[in-house]
This record gives sequence, structure tokens and C-alpha cells, in this order.
Amino acid sequence: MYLSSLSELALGSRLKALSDRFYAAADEVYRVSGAGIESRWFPVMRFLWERGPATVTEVAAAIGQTHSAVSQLADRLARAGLLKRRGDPGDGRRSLLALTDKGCRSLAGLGTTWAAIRQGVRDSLGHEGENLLQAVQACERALDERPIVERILARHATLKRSKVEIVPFEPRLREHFHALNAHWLTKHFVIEPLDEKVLRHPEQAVLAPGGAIFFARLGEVVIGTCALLHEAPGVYELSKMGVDEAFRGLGAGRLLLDAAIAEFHRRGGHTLFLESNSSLKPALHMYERAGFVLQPTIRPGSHYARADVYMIYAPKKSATPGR
Amino acid sequence: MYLSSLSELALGSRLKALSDRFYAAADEVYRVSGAGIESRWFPVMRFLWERGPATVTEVAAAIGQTHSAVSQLADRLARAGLLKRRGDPGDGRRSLLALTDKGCRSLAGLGTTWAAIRQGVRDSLGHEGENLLQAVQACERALDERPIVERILARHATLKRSKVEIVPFEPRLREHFHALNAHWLTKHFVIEPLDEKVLRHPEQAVLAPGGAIFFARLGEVVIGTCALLHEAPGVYELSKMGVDEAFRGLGAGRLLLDAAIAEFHRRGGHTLFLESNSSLKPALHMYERAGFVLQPTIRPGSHYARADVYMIYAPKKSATPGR
DNA sequence: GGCAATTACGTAAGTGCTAACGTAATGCGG
DNA sequence: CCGCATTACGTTAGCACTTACGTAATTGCC
Repeated sequence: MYLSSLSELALGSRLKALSDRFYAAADEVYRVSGAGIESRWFPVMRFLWERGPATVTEVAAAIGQTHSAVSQLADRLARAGLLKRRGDPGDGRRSLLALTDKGCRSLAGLGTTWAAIRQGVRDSLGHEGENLLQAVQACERALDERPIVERILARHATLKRSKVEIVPFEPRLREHFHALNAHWLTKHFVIEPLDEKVLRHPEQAVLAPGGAIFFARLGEVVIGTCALLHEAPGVYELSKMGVDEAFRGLGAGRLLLDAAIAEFHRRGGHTLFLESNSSLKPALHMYERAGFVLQPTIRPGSHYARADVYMIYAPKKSATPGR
Repeated sequence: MYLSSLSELALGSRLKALSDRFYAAADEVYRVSGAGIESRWFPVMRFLWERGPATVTEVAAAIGQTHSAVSQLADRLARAGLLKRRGDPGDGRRSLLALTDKGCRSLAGLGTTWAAIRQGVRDSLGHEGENLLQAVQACERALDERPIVERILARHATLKRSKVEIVPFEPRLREHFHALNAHWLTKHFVIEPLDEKVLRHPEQAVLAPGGAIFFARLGEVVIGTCALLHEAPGVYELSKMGVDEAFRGLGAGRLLLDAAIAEFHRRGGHTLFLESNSSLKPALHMYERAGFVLQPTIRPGSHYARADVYMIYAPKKSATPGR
């Protein structure tokens, strides 16, 4: 599912969707078993049933909704004959909600239905159901204690100040090497077997033969990567350049490129080339600015089906340096 | 919070509430940081940004909503100038949604904001955030694979057939002894120190002095309990009778009572009494039917402040047997 | 090639909730 | 006891989403 790839960014959407599924399931169970109530009524009715008559605000606070919601729902329940409103004799502002006999009878017969729901949820969700309940509980508390908006804005402020940083390969970043590249590969092309080999086993396929891998970090977030492959003695290939789309425009690509070129020089290489695809206009432009020159033909014996562009590093003295 | 006491029964409500909190947080962050988009727009816009132009149905499937929702949202985004609709030249039914330049620019600048949201969520929720994401993912899959309604209805059918079963005390049921009694105690009265001692340490306070504890089970669910306390040689007290309100009317109370009386006889007791409160009408009626006789005074030296009823077991030969 | 079934979509109506507002009753300090 | 702040609540308007329905275009099948 697409939403899951967004992880924290789409939490609201996913929780809403999950919520709706549970509501719908409960409604169907109530309908099939002839309970005569709806899932949305349940929290209010159950609360009144357990605690006895209560004011609108009390109910609202207990079930975590606004007084308006409770008031409107009370109207509907009253119309259905399940609930009665009456004024509080002691306080004219308040309106006491109490179940009618019919309301009590509706709930009294639901014991087995509720037990069935509890058990059915456990059958279907198994251990995940408990995990979900616990996680929800923990998150509710965490949100109360540590307001999330402040945290995000604080992070935002520091991120805006912080600069992109280039770091060499570390084993614990291996998965990022795969993820960052898999993203654009699957978007524009397909992952070829050679890609899979390099991305899954970078130590063996890149580092061991004499290549290098770099990552771009912004704060704690890994936002890009690129690889320098050792193709033959003195011959290197620039490859696997990927920057998270959410972080385009911060100059991470150019910094990665500069780091790879510097490493190429440090190792005393004499030829640096790359293969790409003509549809990746912004990337090609960046390569040109860094000193790569477009070749009239594709590379003989190219490794990749998608490669229709072949460039060789041949900087003029005035090649634009990284910003 | 009241809702958490309902556990599986109110999952929908709680997830909805949590969802709203995340939406509200995201909206505030976007507003403060001047992003110019709303949280509800995010899934659609991000999808179009990553995958390029797409049809209404494609988008709807990706983000897990109906085509109507996407269509209506597309109207609003088009009105805001962030998105353009155009017909698919190849298929006249379809309408292609594509971000405008303005839309792309809106998203392009959000890299740091999204990173901040990811980090801020982690700051605030810590490990719980990951747990929540994983649990949601797992539950989504579980619901797809094992339709929850069928499970619930299956359980419902077997529960309706199954009978209430009385079992003796086991250590793993200890918490139920506390929970079932604490529920009605806090509802109608308060938990007195003596209650707390008995409920927390039933082995020491009830079993060791020569008493007994019974539980009523319906399938796997523990729905009621009661205790037979050894007060003095040959003298027993019936106490701590509690049945989950959701399971009233199944006869569990009477079965528990019969089990306790049988145990009283088995141990060769000569006096069985109970203390209760006059407000618990249905319970008092049940005690009478079982052979308890109301005494004119409260018990001398009663243990409980709430006790204003004193009954002694004195069955006539024709005492109503359990149904 | 013709016709039914399917697909893709827009629109209308309804639901469940919120925010915002108005009003009446209550509490409180002087 | 008066005036003002607070509270409790109902009402209205609006939002996000759904279901239901209608329509046009496409597909599939003989």
C-alpha cells in the first residue's frame, strides 16, 4: 500500500481508515445480530448504562468528544426512544441524560455480542490487536505529555539551519543505500539483476573491488547516496546516485558528486564515466556542470538496459565548482 | 480515560480520535511554517508528485479512499491552482490529475518540513510511534486476511450456545477477582481497606483461612466471581459476588451462589450469612430465592460501612433450586 | 458489428464530527 | 445585591468522507 511508504507523514489517514473499518465491522455485527443499536451510539449508551444519568459535559469528557457531538447524538437517541433528557433540578444550565427502560433493555441483551466482539477481534488480529491497543494507549499518553507540534517546529527550526553533510559508507547505513536507489529505480525504470546485487551487497560489490560509497545526511536523516565503482585499473564509474525527492534543492546531489570525484582523484584514477537515461534531465544537467561530457554513443557493452546516455569526466580548467 | 476501559469495544472511537490529533498537528505545522497546504491534501498531492499524472481511480486506490473523495478533493485543489484536470486522450472516461507548476513548487519546498515531522513524531512518541506504525500495518493485513465480522459472528453463535461454567480459584485468574469486584464497588460505593486486602491477596485472605473462591466463565471469558469466607469454625460468609454487567441475565450469579452454598455444605458449616446493601435490589431478590432470610438488624460488628442488610442462610425444604 | 456488461467518473444526499456563536444559568468579588 | 466572568448547553455552518445514483465511454462476446 502506498500510504505505508509515507510512514509518519500519513499516520492520520491510516488511523482514520482503520477506525472506519472497525466501525463498519461493529455496525454489521449489530445489524446481523439484531441488536438495534449503532456503533456510534455505543460509547455514550454504555457510559450511561454503567454510571447512570450524567450531564452532557460529563459524557463528552468521558468519551473524548465535544459537548456538541454528545448533544446531537442525544437528540437522535431520544428520537429512537433509547434515552431521555431532563433538566437538572439543582442547576438549570445542565441537562441530564439517562437511558430509558427501552435503552437499558437494548444494552442488557448485548452481553454475548460484546463478548463475541472481544473474542472475534482477538481471533482476527491475534497478538497485533493487543499491540495496537497498547500502542494507542501509549501514544495518547505521549501526546498529552510531549506536545507533538512543538517538537516538530523545534526540529524544523534546527533543520533549516543545519547543512547537508557527506559521510562515507557504514554498515548500519546499508539499508539506506538500497532504499534511496530502489525508490527512483522503480519509479522511472525497473530494478535489474545487477542493481539488486549491488544494492543488497554493497560491501562485496562496491567496496571490496576498490570502490566507495557516500551518504548525504541532514541532521540525523539520510537523504541521499552515491557510489564510485572500480571498473578496471584506473577506471571508475559513477553510479547509484539517489537523493530523496523530499530533499531536492538542498544541493545534496552536487555534494555527493563532488565527494565521489574527489575520491576518484585521491585514488589516482584516469577515467571516470557514468551511464544514465535521457529522461533524467535535471541530473544530466548537474553532471555537465560538474565536468562530465556527453558522448555521442552509448557505452560499448553497457551493463544496464536503461542506459541511453554515456558521459565521461573531462573537466575544463574552468569547470564549475560545487557551490 | 473511560474509553480505554472498553478496550476492543471502542477501538474505532479511539483510533478516530488519535487520527484527528495527528491531522490537527500536521495542519498546525503546515500553517506555522507557511507551507500553504493542508494535511488532507497531502496524500493526493504527494502521490501525484512522486508518480506523475494519474487517474482518479488510481489515486483513490493508492491512498485508500473512494473515487468520490478524490474527485471532490481534486476540485478543491484545482480551485487553489495546485492541480489541473484534463481528459485522458486515450480513454474518454478517464480524467488525468496532474500537479501544476505551482503545486510542484509548493511541495518542492517541503523537504525540511516533512523531515521535521518525521523527527518530531519520533521525539514525541519515541518507540511508541514505531509500535503504532507496525501495529497498524499488521492489523491492516490481518483484517484483509481474516475478515473480522465473520469471526465475531462465529464466536457469537458459539457463545449463544455455550453455557456458563463455574470453576474454582486459580492464580492466573487472580486479577479477575479484583477487577470484577472493583467494578461494582466503585460504581455504587467505595473500596474499603478490607476490600482492598481481600481483593489484592485472595490466597492469604480467603483461601488460607479456609475459604473458597469461584469464577463463572462463558467460553474463555471470565464473567463473574464470588467468595466463601471462613469467619469462625463452622461459620461462613458469602461475599465478593460480582458479575460483569455485560453478562447479566445469563444466570451466572445464581450458579456462583449455588456453588458457594454447595461448598459450604461440603465443609460441614452450620452458619452461612452475607452482608449487602439495600440498594442492590436484584441481588437481594436472588439471595432470597436461594434460601437467605433477611434479618431485622444489621450484623453486630459488621466489617463494612456499606452494609445495611444482613441475611442468614436458612433454607426451607422447598427452597427454590437453581434453574 | 451490435449489444450487454463493465468501467470511470461526477454529482447529490447523508453522516459524524468540529468550530463558532449565542443564550441562559451560575458563581463570585465588591 | 449588582455586575462580570464562567459554565453548560443548543444551534448553525462547515468539512471530510461515504453511499447511491446517473451517464458516458470502453470492453467483451457472440
